Amino acid sequence: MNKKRELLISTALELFYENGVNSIGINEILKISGVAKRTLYSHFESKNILVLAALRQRHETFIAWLEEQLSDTKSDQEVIKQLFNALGNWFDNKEPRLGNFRGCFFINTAAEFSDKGSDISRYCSEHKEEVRLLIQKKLTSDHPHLLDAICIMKEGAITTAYVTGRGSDVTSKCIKVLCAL
Amino acid sequence: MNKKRELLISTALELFYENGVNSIGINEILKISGVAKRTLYSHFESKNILVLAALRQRHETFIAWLEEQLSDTKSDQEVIKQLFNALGNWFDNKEPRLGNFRGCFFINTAAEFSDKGSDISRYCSEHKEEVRLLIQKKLTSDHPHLLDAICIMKEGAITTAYVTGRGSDVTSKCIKVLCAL
DNA sequence: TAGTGTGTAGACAAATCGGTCTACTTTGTA
DNA sequence: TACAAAGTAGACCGATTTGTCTACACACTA
Repeated sequence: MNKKRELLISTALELFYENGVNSIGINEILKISGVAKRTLYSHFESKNILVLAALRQRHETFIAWLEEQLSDTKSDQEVIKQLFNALGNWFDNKEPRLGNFRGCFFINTAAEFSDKGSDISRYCSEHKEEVRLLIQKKLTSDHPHLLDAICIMKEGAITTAYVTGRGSDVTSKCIKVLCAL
Repeated sequence: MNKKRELLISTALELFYENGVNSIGINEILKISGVAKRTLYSHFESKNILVLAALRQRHETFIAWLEEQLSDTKSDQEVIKQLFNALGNWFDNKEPRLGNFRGCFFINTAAEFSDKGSDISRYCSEHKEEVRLLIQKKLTSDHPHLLDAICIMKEGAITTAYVTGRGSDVTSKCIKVLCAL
């Protein structure tokens, strides 16, 4: 049930992530998904609500993917290695579930919405917090700054890989630095 | 001379950085700067050319600011401390030359322009490369990954500070981690 | 004095934006 | 079979987008 609704969300997510939210109009989502405009507005009361739904879908996909990547870690060093190797695969488009790499959808979207109090900006922030909690759950040592260091380098790796286009060796450097702590 | 041209660039930069490039129309820049549309198009042949000019001005301001922050460093540890303390001041809006903190203008703009071959995307990438070269120039040790670690954590600190809004203690953690290398 | 920049104000064009609405069709179920 | 829900196509709305164009004013210089 609600097949049209899901089709709209997945089409919107794909186009938003690929091109940026403000560069994609409602009409293009409708044309590509083949859904009628009336149907869209019966499911989502505005474009921003659809953006939120796309963010939610991306969040669930990303969390599930990350949890899987970190499922069998037996030490903090393994967490670091598997996390950044997984990110490296993402940067190199070897993770089809995450789509063609174009940076972090939440960072990109937050950059387009300047009002920090908006639902969209707040959701982007919450996503980062949940990813942090997931990584924290996997860590065992009580190293005071390890979690922060991992999260900061993760954000740095994603943006560096996207903006400079040279993501292949960024993650291996993160692993070396973090494992030296 | 060319006072109008400079006024247009600084107004555009301010509005673009504050709101995102795609959220600001030409007409708003004209209204706020008080310049006529004809004048704008006699100086810039399109909006994208104006965006490029704004990126260039931001680049020069940022490089000059950063060079000043790192002017009297006597060791790599001092480079790390002064760099991230300066970033922390920026995040806390204590650096008026850089304007109200809303993340990195180049990351934000790259997020809005999906075509990686465009002049705008390439300029954003080049800016990051030049900042990297500036930091490299200040470092003296031959630590194999120090430069990379600093640059990755710098990007991570900027995006973390912007997206999560909690930038105050991010930089101090960067300093601790990097000085432990 | 006459001519040439460079500026202004703002109408205008063509496209697109998000969003509403009418009129009709399909589909699932009681 | 009959009815209600949910879908379709697409015209339409007002606002906004980038960019062009006309008509005119001012200032500097030959």
